[in-house]
Amino acid sequence: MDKKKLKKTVVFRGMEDDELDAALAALGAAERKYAKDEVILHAGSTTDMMGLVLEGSVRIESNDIWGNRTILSHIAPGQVFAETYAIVENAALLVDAVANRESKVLMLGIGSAGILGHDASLWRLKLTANMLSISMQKNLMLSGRSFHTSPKSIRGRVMAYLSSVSLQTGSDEFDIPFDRQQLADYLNVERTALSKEIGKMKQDGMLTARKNHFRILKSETSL
Amino acid sequence: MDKKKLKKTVVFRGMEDDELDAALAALGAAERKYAKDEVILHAGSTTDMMGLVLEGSVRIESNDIWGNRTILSHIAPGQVFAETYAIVENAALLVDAVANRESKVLMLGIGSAGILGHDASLWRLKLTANMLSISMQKNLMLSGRSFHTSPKSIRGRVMAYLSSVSLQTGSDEFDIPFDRQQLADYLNVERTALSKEIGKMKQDGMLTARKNHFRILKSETSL
DNA sequence: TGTAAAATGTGGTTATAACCACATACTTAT
DNA sequence: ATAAGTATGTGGTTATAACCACATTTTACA
Repeated sequence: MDKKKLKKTVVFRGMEDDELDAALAALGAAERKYAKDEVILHAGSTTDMMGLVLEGSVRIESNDIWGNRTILSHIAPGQVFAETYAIVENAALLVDAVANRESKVLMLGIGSAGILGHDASLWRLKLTANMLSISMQKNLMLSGRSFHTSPKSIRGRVMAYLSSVSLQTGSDEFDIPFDRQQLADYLNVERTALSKEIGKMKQDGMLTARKNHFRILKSETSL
Repeated sequence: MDKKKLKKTVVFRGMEDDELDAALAALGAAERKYAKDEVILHAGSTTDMMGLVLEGSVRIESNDIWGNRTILSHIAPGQVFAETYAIVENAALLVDAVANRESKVLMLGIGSAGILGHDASLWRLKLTANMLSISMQKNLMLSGRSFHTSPKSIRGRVMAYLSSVSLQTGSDEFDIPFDRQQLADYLNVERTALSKEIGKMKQDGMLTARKNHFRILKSETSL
């Protein structure tokens, strides 16, 4: 295991060599190899270990009861998966973690007695804080997306999304980090329908848009 | 401040009296009163403090640029809000936190130098671990909901949801914790449309359902 | 046990978004 | 500058879900 690289990951960030050693030992770190398409963690099972991808790539996928497969995300080297399931007790995985190609994964036992409890060593605090950072970052993205996709109409979603960007930038004129197709995917709508709706919103005097540059027009009547 | 009660909250759970004192001091804990409908945290701003509701109730709401208001959740005594924004740096609030009625809130400075960094005291470890637990719990709910509402068709959402429940219970026959209206709200669809679709799924031989009791029927052809 | 109230289901209509087939604009490389 | 490729917009059609108005079933309780 390459300590230099490990110390750069979000999980072990900020640790000294000796702390890293202590952490790896306490977590029962085990490097494992998986063949392409080998299942690392099975949906329906529980785990007290999370995975840190060292080489290759891991995909998170769902296979519903009737056999439909959905790929939810790809985990790149340096990133972790299943961390939530490892820490929250009795939470059955809703997804499979599968090696996308031949991959090396570091399995870390952070569940139950892993992180929590016991002594107040510095590595433990750093590790917990790092995990907290990962979790909250994810949280922010998830709640944002949930908020932006909960309106039923395309217009509602566009408004929710643009409002958020406007708040973040503190301005009524801004660039968004998506092209039309990406925005459509993010908002979970069809691209051409999105284009149409944005067109209508322009006509209705709500905004101007050109490519990924938007300007919000607050109608005087809304005061 | 009632220490007995504080020690029962998710935030301070597991702490001894002296640890609680140290934590409260280090976090600059400040009890504040808010009148009904007073805004505690403004959308668009940033905060390094989270709120712990002591008395009353806090609602999280969104007001988009065009003036539409959406109430997203209610925070009860013993629960926290804005914790994500407090910890993730430079994250502008996308929502307002508003006192739902006259309320007492304990503001806790957990941002930046608050939790992370510094010494490895036991209270710090416990607090961080508690926050991690809160965050991951939320995470699990958010990602579940996101997964269940991402299919565009009602049938797709029902399948995604029932698959998850089936995995969690490890059985193809189970009760769900929702009535029809609640399930419709959760899946973000209209109730009668949901009833219709469940009816069709019965006809198509995918499942049987009676009230909140479901049984999944895997068709032989899917093998 | 009868009645009111709540929950669930169903038919019909309408609004909306997906879908398809292109037209137009914008970008890039030669 | 032109051609090819990519991104974006638009019209028309169809599928789907929201919506409305009730019918039916289940539950609560007087």
